[in-house]
Amino acid sequence: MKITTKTRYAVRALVDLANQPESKIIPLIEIAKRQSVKPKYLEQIFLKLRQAKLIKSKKGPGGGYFISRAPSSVKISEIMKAVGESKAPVFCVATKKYKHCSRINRCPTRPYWKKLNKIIGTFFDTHTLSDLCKKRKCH
Amino acid sequence: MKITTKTRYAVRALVDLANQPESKIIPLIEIAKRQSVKPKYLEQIFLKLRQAKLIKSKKGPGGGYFISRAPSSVKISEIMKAVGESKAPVFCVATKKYKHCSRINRCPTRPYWKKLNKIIGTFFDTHTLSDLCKKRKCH
DNA sequence: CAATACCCTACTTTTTTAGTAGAATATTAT
DNA sequence: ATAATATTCTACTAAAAAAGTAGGGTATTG
Repeated sequence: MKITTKTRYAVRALVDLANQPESKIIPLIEIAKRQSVKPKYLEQIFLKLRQAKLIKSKKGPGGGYFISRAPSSVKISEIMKAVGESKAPVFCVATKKYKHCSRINRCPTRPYWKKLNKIIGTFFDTHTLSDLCKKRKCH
Repeated sequence: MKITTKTRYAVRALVDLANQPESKIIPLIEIAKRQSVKPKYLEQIFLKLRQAKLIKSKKGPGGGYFISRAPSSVKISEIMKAVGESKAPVFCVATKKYKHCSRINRCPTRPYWKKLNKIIGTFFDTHTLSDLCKKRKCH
């Protein structure tokens, strides 16, 4: 029942960006340093966050990244989706890439995992970036 | 966010046993067949379940396994603990084998994972084996 | 005493996660 | 222009965890 470092780092980095003054552009290297994450690894994560349009970037000197939407509108579930984390605790209750299981209709445990899946899904759907930076300035 | 097959198989096997007439002894091979789990792998799981006293065994011909407590008293969390599944979504919120993290007091995300951890923990703590076999005979 | 079925440890394979490497592209400032 | 900066993208490698195998041992029963 672990979430991956990709998700953890992504959330931390986005909170970091959300805590910056609005539209301030921060180079990746700075965030990597602050968050103690290897720059090259964070780069991969940022690529995905950008492709999911959660952040925007600017190249060249003085370039960097900045958050592209109001933190209060960015659900944690979106971040997880962006970095490819699957929230489902068991494959047979995942909506995406569902693999067929022949036991599906007689499996006594599936409804239980389904229930758990719903609880977890709701948790990630009902919290946003701004819930994670409430006690700070957060544009 | 996946739970391991060890936990899934363990829960399924225990539900299977719980659905048997009281104190009926079932050889592992039968459960393995019914649950489509490799016997040798299930054996490992049963070893742990027995060590955790969730099941009892009887050797020799006519031997096998049977559940040692009322299914309504067996929390899912106990099963997970028995097979070594960690429920914590992030290492820094696990009670056991906590690894120190230097960011602990200034990490904006930890309280969030902690909250998730609590929800998940409660989920597994408040359901028992009998919740998973309600619609059937379940001693 | 042979057959059955659990007991236990160690090992191997597979899959996933985590991390590295490097070359390309765009932008800014001089 | 061009040097410096910083993102873009793909591919590869290493480490860790999960899943599955193997095999010899022990107890019990008919």
